[in-house]
Amino acid sequence: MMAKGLAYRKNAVVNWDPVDMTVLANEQVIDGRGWRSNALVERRELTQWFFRISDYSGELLAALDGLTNWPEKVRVMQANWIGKSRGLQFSFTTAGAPEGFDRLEVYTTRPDTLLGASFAAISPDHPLAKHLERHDPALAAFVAECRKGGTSAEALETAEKRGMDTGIRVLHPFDTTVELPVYIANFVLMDYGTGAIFGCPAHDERDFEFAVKYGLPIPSVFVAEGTEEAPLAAAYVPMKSEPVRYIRGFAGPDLQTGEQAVAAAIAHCESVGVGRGVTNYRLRDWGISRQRYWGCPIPVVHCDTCGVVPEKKENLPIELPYDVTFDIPGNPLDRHPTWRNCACPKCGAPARRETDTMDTFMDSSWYYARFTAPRAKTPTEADEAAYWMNVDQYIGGIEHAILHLLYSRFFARAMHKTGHLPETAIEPFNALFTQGMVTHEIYKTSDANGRPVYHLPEEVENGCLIANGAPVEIIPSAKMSKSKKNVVDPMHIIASYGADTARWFVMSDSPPERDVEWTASGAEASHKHLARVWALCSRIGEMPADHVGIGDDDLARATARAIADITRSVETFAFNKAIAGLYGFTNTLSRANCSTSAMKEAIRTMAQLMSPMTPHIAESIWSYQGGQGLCATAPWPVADPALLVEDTVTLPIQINGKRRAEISVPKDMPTAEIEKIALADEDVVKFLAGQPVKKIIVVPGRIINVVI
RNA sequence: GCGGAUGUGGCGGAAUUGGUAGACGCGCAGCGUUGAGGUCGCUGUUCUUUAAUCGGAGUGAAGGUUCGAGUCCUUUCAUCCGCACCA
Repeated sequence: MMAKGLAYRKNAVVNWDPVDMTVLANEQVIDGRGWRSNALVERRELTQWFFRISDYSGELLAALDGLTNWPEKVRVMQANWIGKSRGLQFSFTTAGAPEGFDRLEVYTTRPDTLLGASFAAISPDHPLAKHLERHDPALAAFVAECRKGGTSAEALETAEKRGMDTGIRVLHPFDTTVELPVYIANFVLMDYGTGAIFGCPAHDERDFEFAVKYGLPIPSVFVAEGTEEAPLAAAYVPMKSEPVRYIRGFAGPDLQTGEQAVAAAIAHCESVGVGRGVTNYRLRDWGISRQRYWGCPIPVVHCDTCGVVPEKKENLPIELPYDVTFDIPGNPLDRHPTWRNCACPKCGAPARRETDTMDTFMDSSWYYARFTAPRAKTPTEADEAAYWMNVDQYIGGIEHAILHLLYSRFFARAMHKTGHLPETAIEPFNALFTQGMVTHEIYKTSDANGRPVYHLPEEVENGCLIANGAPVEIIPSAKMSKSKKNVVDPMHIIASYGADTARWFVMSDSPPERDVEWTASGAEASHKHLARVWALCSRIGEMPADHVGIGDDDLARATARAIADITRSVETFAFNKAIAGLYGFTNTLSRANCSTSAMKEAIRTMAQLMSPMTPHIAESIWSYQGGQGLCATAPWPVADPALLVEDTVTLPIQINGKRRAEISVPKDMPTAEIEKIALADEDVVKFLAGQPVKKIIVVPGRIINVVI
């Protein structure tokens, strides 16, 4: 990746997790907190390894359209995260700026509002700000204050717009006699665009708030169609698709939409040599350095003469040392006595290994590709990768919508570029399904100081602690979390009910994309059902071989129906419906008194239909009832189409849309005849009470509606 | 604020995509078995009225389209999720 320019080192302000003592990528910071530790993230400047995911911003965004079997929600989230915008980048000529800062580069998505500019502002992290703070203590104090600002959602929401005039001026690109003050402002992000903006208070809420606070002019650029210019009480920010009347426009007609005006403004500016149209993305490069032990070592070597050199391929992978201790915070690799020592792959001189390790998302970004050739000496094998890729159906939680799934899409492209995957595999997951979580109630009491104390589900019975009978507060179901103790240990479930019960219950109640609440009663019900199935199996097993019952044909029909319904449900991921169908089929079979061979046949089919949910009991039934080989490898049952056809159908009869009667007729009876029978029906005659029939609608196989 | 989704019995949820609303399960009630309880079996269970039927109402709310609406359209309310100083 280094050779292909996909990996590089840079000095960057990074998100520092003070609990995990490591850096995080932007995506891994949620509401200002580490995605894993939940600690407030700080900003630090460090030299770090990055992957050039941002080179792929446009492609990763455009390719989302092709992922038609991905949930819309995930595609929208990724599109928002990539955050494409089209705008103008240009530079102001400065006046009174230090040497080397005679131009100030800014980016705007609203170049049509250039004549509404009343100030310019730079980020506290902008190079100019950093230069100035070295010479101006007051300004340095202000910048430090800005950097300290909390990064939590609340802090950002309530943060006041603050700025400090640098004394520097910029000249308006269209009229150099107009000078605008340059502020350092806390709300300008270094990460986005150029880290510098021009402020147009009339048409931007942030700029408006700022201009009011610092007494800056607020000239309107456009007004609503059919109105005149008037002092503004708030920024006027209509939809870009809405036509407005430009009073300080400079490109395009007076009456045009924001979109049209932006396009015209970019074209005009380019033609007069003021900047150029630029497409910007919010997506930042992926910072992959971690200062911890648990991650793959970054396979590079630092040599005093050769610099940063990639390790030789034959030495890969670099393995972590086993003799490490975790008694002191920080990176154990840093203080390991010998692991760091190595030879420079280029000149052979003594050198040092990189002690940063890789983000663990690295591993999940390509494991699917490695699975195509798990024992290969190289990362993948071309033939195997071409044969197995892509993943037909990928299943994961919605929490991976951005992190894992975006990294994987990038990594597959990187692996293609480095020759490890074919071009057809750059979108690794053909179809995506996001399943819900298993949730549980939370049981809470308070300690003597009023602090909350949480209790495990097995410590609670009937709303009270088993230990001392104290009542607990029950908080509605939430995602299982160790801190809230609303977790059910899978080993407990398996110990008390078995794995089949756990699987059956988790899939039985809710559609798989939705959360399912784990309840003891629900698990018990599943357990009882499987016990019932086993009892039924035993009963059938003990039937005399020559037993001749009744209704073999009906059972064959019911079996065919079950095969058809349950197969369709499983194929559409409607496992809760599949299980409902299995309940129904079990009831049918329990009540049946057919011949032994028919009963055996039916329960073997039932074992097969159950096997995706409850593989263990399915195999037991299968072998007990004389199934050949493994149930899991037997061909999936196919419903005989002839048995799915009903000879007679029951048709409800509605009168003016209300169901009043029903009739049974042969399946293929002509409509005219059905009408005759319907109108002759005793209940229908009673309801009609002699009134004339205006219209009669017969939907074959469905319903009859009589209109009076 | 922007974007997306979801509202159906006491509860989780079905409804073949415009055609019998409430499948299946939980819970609850009754009966039986056991008999201390639980287990197990059977029956019932949207609400309302009724001895029971018959009937009436009913899919967050209000309108509309249609022979017919949980499903389509308009308005509205509520809840959940994502994003949010992105220039």
